Amino acid sequence: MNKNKYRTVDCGSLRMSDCETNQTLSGFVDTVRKLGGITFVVLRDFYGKTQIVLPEEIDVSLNKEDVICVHGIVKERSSKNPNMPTGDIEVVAESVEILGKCEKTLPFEIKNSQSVNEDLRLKYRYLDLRADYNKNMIKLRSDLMMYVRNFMHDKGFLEVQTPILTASSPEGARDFLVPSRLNPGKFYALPQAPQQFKQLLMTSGVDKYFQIAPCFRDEDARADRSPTEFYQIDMEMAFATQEDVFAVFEELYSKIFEKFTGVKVSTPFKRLTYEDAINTYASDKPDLRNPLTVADVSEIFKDTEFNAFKGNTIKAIHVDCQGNGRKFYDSLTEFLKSREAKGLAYVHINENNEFETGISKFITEKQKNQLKDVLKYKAGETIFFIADQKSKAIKFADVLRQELGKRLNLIDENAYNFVWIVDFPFYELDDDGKIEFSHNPFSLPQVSIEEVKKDPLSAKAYQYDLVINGYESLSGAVRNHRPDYMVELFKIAGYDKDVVENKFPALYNAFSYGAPPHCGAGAGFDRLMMLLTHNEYIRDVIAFPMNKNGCDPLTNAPNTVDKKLLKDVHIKLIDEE
RNA sequence: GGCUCGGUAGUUCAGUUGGUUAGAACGCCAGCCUGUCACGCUGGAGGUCGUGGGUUCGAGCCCCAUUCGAGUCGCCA
Repeated sequence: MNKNKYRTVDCGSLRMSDCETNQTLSGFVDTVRKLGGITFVVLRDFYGKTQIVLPEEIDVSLNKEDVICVHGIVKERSSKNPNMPTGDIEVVAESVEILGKCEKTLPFEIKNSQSVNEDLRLKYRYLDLRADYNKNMIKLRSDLMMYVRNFMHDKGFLEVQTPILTASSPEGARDFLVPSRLNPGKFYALPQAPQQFKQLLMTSGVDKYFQIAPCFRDEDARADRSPTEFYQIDMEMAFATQEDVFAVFEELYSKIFEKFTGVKVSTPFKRLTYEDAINTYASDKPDLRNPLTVADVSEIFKDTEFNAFKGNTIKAIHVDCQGNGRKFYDSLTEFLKSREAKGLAYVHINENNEFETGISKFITEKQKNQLKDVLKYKAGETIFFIADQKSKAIKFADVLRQELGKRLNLIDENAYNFVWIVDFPFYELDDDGKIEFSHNPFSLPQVSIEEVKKDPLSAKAYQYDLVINGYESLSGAVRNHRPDYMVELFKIAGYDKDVVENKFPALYNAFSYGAPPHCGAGAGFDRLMMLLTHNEYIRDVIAFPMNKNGCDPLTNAPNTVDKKLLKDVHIKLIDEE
C-alpha cells in the first residue's frame, strides 16, 4: 500500500499499539449502524476492515458501498470485537470525504452474492468481486501462479509465449475461428493448447519449456469445465523420460498442496495402469478417496437364466448399506435409469450369509459361492449388479460407484488423492470396429513399430494422466519424434503418408531435420484452483468467467458487430428469414 | 441437439384442490435510539408472477408454444 493523501494505513492493519495516532484510511463502506448521535461505520478495503466512529458533529450521510476517505485518531474501543483482527481499536473520525458515491440500489447484497442467480452475479461481477471470498480467490490465484512460475523457473524451465492466433488443427475439439482481413476467406484459430509449438521448441533445442498458457475450445460447458477458455500449466522437456515429468509434478504438486492447504501429500504418487483402473474402478479417472471397487462377474453368470444378465457384461459392487430402506434402492435405481442405464439389480446378504430380496431367486448356490470367492463379501452387505454391453456396463458401474460413495458418505471431502494413470492403449476400436487412435496420434508406443503392426490393439503408449480426487488434472505423453514412425502409425489407423504431411506440416517437417526425444504434460490450472479451494464450480475460481452458453453478461460478449467490420474481414452473414 | 430442474418485490424464496386486496426474510426509504458490530424498535415504498396464446365465471397455479438460466448426456484427446 502506498502512503499518500488517501491513506496512511490500510483497513486491516491498525492495532492497540497505534492508539492515539492520527491516520487516514480509504475504502468502501461495509456497514452503517446509527445509534442516535453516534454512528458506527465499518470501512473495508482489499486488506481488511476497520470500525470508524462518526461523532454527532460530523454531518454526512453514508450508504453501503460508498467509497470514502476518513481522517481521524485511533482509539482503544470501550467494547472490543474479538471477531475482527482490528477489533481492539476504532478510528474516531475528524473528517469524512466521499470519493465515490454509490448512487444506485445494489442489485444484490454483496456478502450474500454466493446465493444469487449466477447471471446476475456475472452481470455485476465488479460488485460480486468485492466480497471477501472472491477477493481471497483472486489473491490465491495470483499467489499460485507466482509459485508455479518460480518453481518452474528454478528448475530451469523457460517460459516461452506461443501464438494466440494460429492455424486450425483437425484434431480434438472445435476451434474458435478468427477471420483474416489481409487474407480473404482464410481464418486463424485460437490454440486448443500450445501442443505443436512446444514440440517445435524442443526441435529448436530449447531444453525445458513451460508456460501458463491460455487454451481455447469451442465446446459446451460443464460445472467443472469453462465453455471458452482456460489455463494450463504447459511443459515439455527434451532428452527426458516419463519419470522425469512425473518427478517435476510430484514435487510441484506436493509442495503446492502443502503450502496452500496445509495437507501433507506423500510422494511418489500411486500409479495405476489404464487397464487396472478400468478393471478395478470402471474409470480412467477414478476418485480413490472412494474405497469401493468394481468386479467383473460376467463369467459367473454366463449360463444364467436371469434375462437381464443374459449375454451381457456384468459388473458388481458390494458395500454395506445397512440402515437404508427400500427408498434408498429405488432412488438409486431411478438415478441410474436417468443416466440411461437399463436398471439396477441387487441382493442383500443376511446374517447367515444367505442372499435375500432383489434378484436372489435367480442366483444359484454355485454362483453364490463363486461370488463369495471373487467379491469376498461380508454378512450385512449388499451386492449391486450392472448388466449391459461392455462399454455401457463399465460406464454405469462408474456412475454407480461414484453415487454410492456420495450417498453413503464414503468420501473424505478434505482428503486429496493423487494417482497416475499410465500405459494407455495406443489404439482402440471405434463403434464400427475400425482401428483408431485412442488418445492422440503423437505419443510414442512402448514397443517397437514391428510389434505394434503385429498387434496394434495391445500396444501401449507412453501416455499418462494425473487424477486428483477423480478430476483429470494433467495429461501428457512421451512424444513421437520420428517422422518415419508417424507415417507407420498413421498407416495402421488407415491414413496415408500425405495425411501426416498435410495435416501436421510443421511437426512432420521439423522432425525430419533431427528432433530430440521429448515428453511433457499440460496440467489444468483452473482445476487446480478448484481442488485447492474445494470448489465444484469452475466459474468461482475465475475473475471474469463466462456463463454456460459462452456469454459474458457484463460485457455482452459475444455481440453483433458493425457491417463495415464484417466487410473488412470478408464475412457475409446468412440472413435468417 | 436430447433429458431434468428453475424463472413470483432490488435479492433469496413461500404461495394449499384454480377462488377476496399475491406473502415472508433480507435490502431500500423515513422516524426514534450515544457503544453497536448480522445493532434494535416503529412505519413506509416496492409486483407486467419470464413472454405469447389457450381452457375457465375466475389462472401465479392447469394446457400449448416460446424465451432465458442452471445441471447433465452427447461433445470436450
